[in-house]
Amino acid sequence: MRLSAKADYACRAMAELAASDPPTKAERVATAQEIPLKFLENILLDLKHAGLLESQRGGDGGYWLARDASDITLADIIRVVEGPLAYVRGQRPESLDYSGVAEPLKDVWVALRANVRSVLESVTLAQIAHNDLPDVVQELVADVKAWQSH
Amino acid sequence: MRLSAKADYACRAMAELAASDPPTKAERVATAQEIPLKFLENILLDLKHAGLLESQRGGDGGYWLARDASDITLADIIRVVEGPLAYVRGQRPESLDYSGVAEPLKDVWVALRANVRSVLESVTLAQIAHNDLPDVVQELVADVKAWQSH
DNA sequence: GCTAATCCTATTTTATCAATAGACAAACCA
DNA sequence: TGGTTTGTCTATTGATAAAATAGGATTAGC
Repeated sequence: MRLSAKADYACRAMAELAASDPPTKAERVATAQEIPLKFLENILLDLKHAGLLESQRGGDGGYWLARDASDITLADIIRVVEGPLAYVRGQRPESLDYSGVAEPLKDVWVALRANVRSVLESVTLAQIAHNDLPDVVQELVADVKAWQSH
Repeated sequence: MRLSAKADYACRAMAELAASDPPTKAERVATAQEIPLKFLENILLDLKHAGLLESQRGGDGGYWLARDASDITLADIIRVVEGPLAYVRGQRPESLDYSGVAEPLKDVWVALRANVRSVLESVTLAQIAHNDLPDVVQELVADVKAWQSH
């Protein structure tokens, strides 16, 4: 399973906006997060069209969150730039047509997406900006670290 | 997050092999699961090189699982054809280098992968062949269906 | 009217995915 | 021994999407 650079950039850019005084210029975000400026502009525009950002032009212009940082999740962001949170062979799990023995696989993909969702929909920009991730995430990370130390 | 057609094909092909008497011909798998034959051959070869399959040539040849179906998980299969189970911007979550505000994002990606793992490593080919998915998966699917009926 | 920023559309570049082609090698059988 | 069937291997094509870039249009403020 792969998450695109665009989705990663979008989340980082939004985190940056959540943590700085509005309005914030695209160039500042690009520098801080090492994202190609013109690529970032496209992404910010998508996010604006989706209603997650507002903006102003001119010398004192920039971008800012359209809603409170605690009301924007990573899932919201990724859906804007990547579409559905999880898709298999370019389709949503439900619309896959499996025959015979492979049929139960469909349920696995559905479960997989549900699990992806449970993480991405639980993390808000406010939590990232304050480095205060939800318990679900912290526990998962703790488990991974415990494993690595073996 | 996207799962490739190749990974989907590989899982379906392995399920087919788990459910039929060895040896099974590639063409039979291709027909049963509607996978392009030559593409499937490449995939089966990868799985063989990874030690998940064995094979025999000639008129009575075909493929069969190298281990018991209860000892092969979907994670095993997907790692062969796609590499790491979850990667962001073409890299593993750990090797990403985040600066400043975006730092907690790294933990989110790590947690995300852990969650993906917990599904894919828990499902074996035997469970798919017998349509007897583990509780973790069944519960997730049940939750999704409950939601949809609202 | 000048400057600095966002806005918008198009294009390019690059990489990856998906699929195909064709020759080769071994197992089996008559 | 020769022919058929099947897997093995490497290379290439074609399509698609991802990633990045280009350049002008628009708007806000001074």
